[in-house]
Amino acid sequence: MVETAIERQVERRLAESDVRFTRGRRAVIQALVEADGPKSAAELSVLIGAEVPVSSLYRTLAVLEETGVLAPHYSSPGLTRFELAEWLLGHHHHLVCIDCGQVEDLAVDEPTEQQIQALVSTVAKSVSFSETNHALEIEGHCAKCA
Amino acid sequence: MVETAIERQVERRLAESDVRFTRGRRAVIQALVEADGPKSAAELSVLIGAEVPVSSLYRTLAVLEETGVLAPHYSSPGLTRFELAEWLLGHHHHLVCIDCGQVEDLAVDEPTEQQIQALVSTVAKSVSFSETNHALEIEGHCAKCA
DNA sequence: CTTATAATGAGAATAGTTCTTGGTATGGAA
DNA sequence: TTCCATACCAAGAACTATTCTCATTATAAG
Repeated sequence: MVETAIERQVERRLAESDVRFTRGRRAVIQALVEADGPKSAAELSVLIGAEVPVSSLYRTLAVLEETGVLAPHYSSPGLTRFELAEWLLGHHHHLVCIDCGQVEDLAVDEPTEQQIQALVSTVAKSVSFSETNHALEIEGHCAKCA
Repeated sequence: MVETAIERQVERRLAESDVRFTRGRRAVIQALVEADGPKSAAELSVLIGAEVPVSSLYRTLAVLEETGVLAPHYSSPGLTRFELAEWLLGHHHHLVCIDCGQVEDLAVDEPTEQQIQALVSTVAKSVSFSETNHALEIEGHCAKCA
């Protein structure tokens, strides 16, 4: 089992918080490294298998969120999806399928991202909102549902 | 009680679907007309008062969503907020407070919106995603939590 | 004013998630 | 190694937002 660069970064971050990088936590990180977008507990449970019981899976997700390793994403009713935090995955946006609800990561090239950031900053300043980040969701039909 | 232009539009839309514009439904629309952003069932319940019981409120929200009058919005775990659909309220974006979770509408001027739309179209096309809409959420601290 | 249909209200039921409890594993000190 | 303190884990109960059920009430059309 080769350890990815992301896993090494997670390991270091967890160590800083005196949190152990156990089997269950490793399994979640690996599943998310391989995924192409945010995944819910149920989706991760399928990807990982019965090796991590549901109650532990939720606790693992909570721990990884608290330590800043995972970021929550909300786009479907009553269901939280998680993805690797931006310091691990890089700033990106999302394609949301309005048919099946799946969310896919979207990497935006640097010049375009700078234009987006500039627009966002201008708009936020115009209403005196102290902006810390932005999220752009493009809605439409994914390849499967098209 | 003065009837707003939005209420008249809702009335017409509901009539087309053979759905009645009853007191409870009217109360929800009025609350959302006065609100400055998407509201959850619990938040609406506070705004409207006990005159609309919880079970009816949820059903009302479902009916208004099905008829295309309301649009759901997800930004907090396990909780759906609703706002007037874009054909009633116009296209807009959101300011999301990362402290209290409240969401506020953000009207963007036409030239800026066109720039955003152009960027989104370009990006979507570059990954062959059939885009139907986009949503920009600016995250930060609201006036209360700043 | 009757009648068919739609809507309502109260509470039971459900789904996703969180908490509790009792037991297990791990890393460091002796 | 052995012990201890501190995570960590598994199973199921509990919780919260939401949906469903069903008996009752309101509404519009004839």
